Amino acid sequence: MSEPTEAPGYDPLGIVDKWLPVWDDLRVFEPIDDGSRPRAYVVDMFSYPSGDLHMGHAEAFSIGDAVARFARAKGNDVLHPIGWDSFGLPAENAALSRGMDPRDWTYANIEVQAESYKRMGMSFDWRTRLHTSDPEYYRWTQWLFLKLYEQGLAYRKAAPVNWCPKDMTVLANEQVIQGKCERCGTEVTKRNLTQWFFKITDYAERLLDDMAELESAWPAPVLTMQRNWIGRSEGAHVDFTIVGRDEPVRVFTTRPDTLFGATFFVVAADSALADELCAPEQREAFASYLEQVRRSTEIERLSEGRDKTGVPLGRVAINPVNGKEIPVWAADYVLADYGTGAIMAVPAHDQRDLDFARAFDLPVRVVVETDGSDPGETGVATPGEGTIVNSGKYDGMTKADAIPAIAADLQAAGKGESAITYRLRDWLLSRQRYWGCPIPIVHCSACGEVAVPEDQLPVELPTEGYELRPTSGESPLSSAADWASVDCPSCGGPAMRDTDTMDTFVDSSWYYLRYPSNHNSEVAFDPEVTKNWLPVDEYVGGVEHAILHLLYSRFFTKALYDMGMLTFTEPFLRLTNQGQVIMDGSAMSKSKGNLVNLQEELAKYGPDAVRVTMLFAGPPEDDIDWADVSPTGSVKWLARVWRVAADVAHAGLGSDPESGDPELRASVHKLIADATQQAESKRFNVAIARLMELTSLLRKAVDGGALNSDAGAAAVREGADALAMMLSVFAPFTAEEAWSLLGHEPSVVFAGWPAYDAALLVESVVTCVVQVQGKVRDRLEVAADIGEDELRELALAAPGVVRALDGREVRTVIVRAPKLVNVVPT
RNA sequence: GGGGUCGUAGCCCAAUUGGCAGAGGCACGUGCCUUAGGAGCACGCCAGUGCGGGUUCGAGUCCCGCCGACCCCA
Repeated sequence: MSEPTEAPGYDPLGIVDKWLPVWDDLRVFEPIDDGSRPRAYVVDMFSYPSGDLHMGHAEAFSIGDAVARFARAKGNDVLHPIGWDSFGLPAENAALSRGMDPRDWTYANIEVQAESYKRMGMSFDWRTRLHTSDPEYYRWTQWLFLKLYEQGLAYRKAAPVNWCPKDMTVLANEQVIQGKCERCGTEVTKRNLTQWFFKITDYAERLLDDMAELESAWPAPVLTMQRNWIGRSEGAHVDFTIVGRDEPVRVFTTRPDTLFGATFFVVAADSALADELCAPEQREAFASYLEQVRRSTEIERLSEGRDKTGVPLGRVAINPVNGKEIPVWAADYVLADYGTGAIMAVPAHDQRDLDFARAFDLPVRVVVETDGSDPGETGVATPGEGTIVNSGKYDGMTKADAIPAIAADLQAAGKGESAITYRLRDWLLSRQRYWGCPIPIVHCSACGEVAVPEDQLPVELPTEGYELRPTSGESPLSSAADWASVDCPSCGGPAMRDTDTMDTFVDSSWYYLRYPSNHNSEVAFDPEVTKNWLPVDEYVGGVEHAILHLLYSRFFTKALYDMGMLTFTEPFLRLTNQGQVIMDGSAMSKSKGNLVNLQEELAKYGPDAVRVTMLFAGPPEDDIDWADVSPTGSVKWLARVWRVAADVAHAGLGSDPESGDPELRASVHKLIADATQQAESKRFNVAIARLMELTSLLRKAVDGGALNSDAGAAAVREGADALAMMLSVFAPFTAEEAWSLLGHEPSVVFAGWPAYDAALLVESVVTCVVQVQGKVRDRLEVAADIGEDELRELALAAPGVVRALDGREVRTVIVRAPKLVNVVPT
């Protein structure tokens, strides 16, 4: 009714072009960094430049930007950086299929993504912009490698590694999913190669223990996943003598209490130990079995249900507790690189051992009496609690008592000790790839491994003379002969560069340290700057990084702390996981294709509506099915906000909020209070619902003529100002436009978050619910500060209560003044 | 197979953490406004919380079992 006739209307795309340059000029998103406000460091997990941004990026960054903008609005000096995880295999694949230089492909995509981020109104400080593939960045990745190397935390060893025959590269265990290559789905095989590792296992205990600090600040599922991944198990090391071998063979068991039940001994078929132990007469059988094992995948080998395979090695081991001779077998259900590659087999109490025993007719000996059943008969192992039997002096003990007792006796006899092991294995970081960070090591025939001196960093990638995919399966860098051959930094003699590059997880495990020191060419991260900004206050990203990226980052942080270069031991104080965007129930991803195109959605609805849709769809961690949500609805709401602001603009400026209509103000302040609380808990969907309510409230007030009175206009203006301020966290362009319509100078970002007056939230009269036996029977309007006794009397006299009681006597009355009374009859 | 998360109107989601099941949105319907409406404004319709037990004065919320979905580890 008060719509201005010549109103141009809400223009969701026009406001993008209108306000972006203004924000640039005002440097709205650069922190002051003078210590005058509490600093907040809000980091989104950076993106891989595989083309333009997609719906998943839009969701993640809408959430991260809301976190950053809310922190800024609440008065923090916020650093919200942006960068690219720009090394990696897809750039090489694109280069191979299109004949482009990986650089050109990568940096072209980065430019496209950067432009998209800008047009979405992300509140980044662009001075932090970094790319892990820049020599200015990876110089420091190499430096970091050398620091870890100096500490003995980076080392080389020959090991059976996962090998992808299609990508012709080794893979980390984490990149093998269900026995297949994470990227191309090819079945992974094993190969023996000399590889670089980071000794993350040294930090297993601390990675586990320090999670106590993250409790309730990180999503609980992430902590659980990390704990399971580290996989601490308590038990004992036990030394088994092998007849005819000088050194005993050490095994780990979580069940030393079942040692008397060990009836055979198993060595991983593909281990060096198996090869060594194999008796001459078994050599032929063993060799053919080994061939078979090498063709199977790890997942097949470990499955419980699978038929067990193996060959006897023709040797015997001595059980250290009772001196019994037990046969030594080679089998594939024991893994060479796990533990010591050998186990004692207790078929009665371990299902896989039992399956093996039954397959090869080996004895089953019960040593823990559980439910009376005989695993040898039933084929079902009994791993549970029980009484120790058939175990000499330990008979009659419980499992819990027997474990330390046996471990102590083993130690006294020099045949073992209590031990803790971890599932976590060292981090294999070598990659036979071109597009990655070169490993700054030179191999000299005279000096061996020589670290490239720091002043010679970065070791830059060759730009020519290399084969992207040498058919030999060697690293592409080895094909760049001119690049690879260097003088030894130590002796000056002829030497070869290490031709592997680093896993891209190395690049991404420390980028949050680099951002605030981005332009510093002297150090990786400036101590003073780092002290000001780190650790990260809020880290936002997908749960798919729950284990690897986060574990590696935590490891780096602890290692750097131990070197005295950081003052904190955990990099991310708080973590928020956002969900995925799906369409009609199926995921949108690199492999399945983007079912909804982000650019089309942005063109149709504008960035603000897309952001609001992402945030309003549900809590951040929930997946969003784009078919279930309504960007149209978001546009409609934003247009409503715009119209309210336009209408209020006509009423002029200058009213004192204090003079506003009390009833309307109370409603406004209640909504601000609730929206504040919701935003603080990152329940942005609920916060936006409150903003919608506020919009409707103002709409009604305006349509009801509130602007015609001073008191009404003051209250409406106060509400409209607050709405624009809060909206800037979720829909920055519309908020800026509304703020401008309301007669304020840009930027609304500087206006902060509206305060609310707690005094206005206090209600003098409240509705009290009166229940009889938990069912609502009446309602009373009572004073908010009513006393319990008075309320009880009122409730008992309430007509609805009298009717419901129907003459029955009252047993108890529960009074929760002033909101509820529950009358319990006899 | 083990561990975890979650099931609330036709749909997406709220619910002061044990206290009136409904805040917001989508869809749908009705009315008003309008040259027109796929715009705007107003009003309305819709569930007793996956199923079965238990604890409690009181359970969507806590406990046990089942069903289903998703995630992690095998």
